[in-house]
Amino acid sequence: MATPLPRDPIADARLNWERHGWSDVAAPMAAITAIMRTQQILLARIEGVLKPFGLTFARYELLALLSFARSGALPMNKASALLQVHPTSVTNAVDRLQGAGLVFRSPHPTDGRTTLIELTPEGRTLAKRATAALNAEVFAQSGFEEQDIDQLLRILGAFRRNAGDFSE
Amino acid sequence: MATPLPRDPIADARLNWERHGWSDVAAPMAAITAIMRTQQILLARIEGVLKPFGLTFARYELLALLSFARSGALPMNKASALLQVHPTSVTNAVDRLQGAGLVFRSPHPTDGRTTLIELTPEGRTLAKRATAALNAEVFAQSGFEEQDIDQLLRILGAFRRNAGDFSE
DNA sequence: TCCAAACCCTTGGATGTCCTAGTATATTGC
DNA sequence: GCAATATACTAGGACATCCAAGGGTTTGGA
Repeated sequence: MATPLPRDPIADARLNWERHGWSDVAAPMAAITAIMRTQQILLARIEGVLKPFGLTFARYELLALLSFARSGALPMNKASALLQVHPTSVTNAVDRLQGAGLVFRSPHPTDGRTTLIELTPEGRTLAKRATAALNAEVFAQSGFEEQDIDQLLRILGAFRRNAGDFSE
Repeated sequence: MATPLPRDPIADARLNWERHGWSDVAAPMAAITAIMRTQQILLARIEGVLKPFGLTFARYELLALLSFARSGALPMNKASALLQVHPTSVTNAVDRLQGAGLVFRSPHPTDGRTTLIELTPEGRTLAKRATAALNAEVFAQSGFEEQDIDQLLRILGAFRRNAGDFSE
């Protein structure tokens, strides 16, 4: 970030692939590498906006998910499935959010194995404020053209469905 | 990955955004979230292929970068800039690669501050084999249509240039 | 010439992700 | 009804990333 590089390292990698006789996979290699790098840039922006709220992206995602839950509570395994992360990652996030007084655990009324996560009033308020900040400072200035966003949604949506994310 | 979800959680998030009156940023929010999730899926595939070689993606990237360096050696700060990661991440990767006998450190001939990283013969061989595996098992079956790959390269390339990755 | 500022790498700490294993509770099949 | 299997959460460990700080080396201006 400090100083822009004189040349695009991903374009260079693609040239290297072609020089070595891997032209058939050079383009997908470059595209996949570009997705990796783009994710890194976006994550850094998001974390920068959330930092003043004492949140990381992982914690924000859980908070936001809870704020949209009809009942206001969600089983941990449900959160794990919806966020597409390992159950231990949810445990980790809940531990920290609970320590910050933003959520609390409660036993499931009928299934003794299951733990519900619920927002505290502070958690609900913070989720609202953090979302407003992300909307204004990241999503409203994404750096993508409007028609490119449609392309991304189409391409990545097909990819994710194909990868087994959802069956719909 | 276990079981596909009945509904696309990102499409649901988009609906939630629209319901709450944030329609103007719902699409970019969904696109950015999709990039995050796609990166996660791709990284998991890549790590899966590299695991038999005892490599992670971070270590592979460094190994591949070195294998394309003309002189076969690269200063650590250069590697950090090209890979777009923090210098401490390079230190970490070099420590582990060196422990595995794949690279070694050598002092810079004229600048006492700088450390050069060089491939060992084993490192060079492993880089070749790992690249062949990634080409065959990931890049050749990326899951993207050919014209979509062009779209991705165009859209993400513009985004990265705009984000200050490179000036070219 | 010489000292302050800039640069390079490493150490230590915080966070997040995954995996493996262990404990507790539910469900299933005989 | 009870044992075997499946499911839910958590503890511990391996990795990777970043930040802050520290020690050594170079550079540049007074």
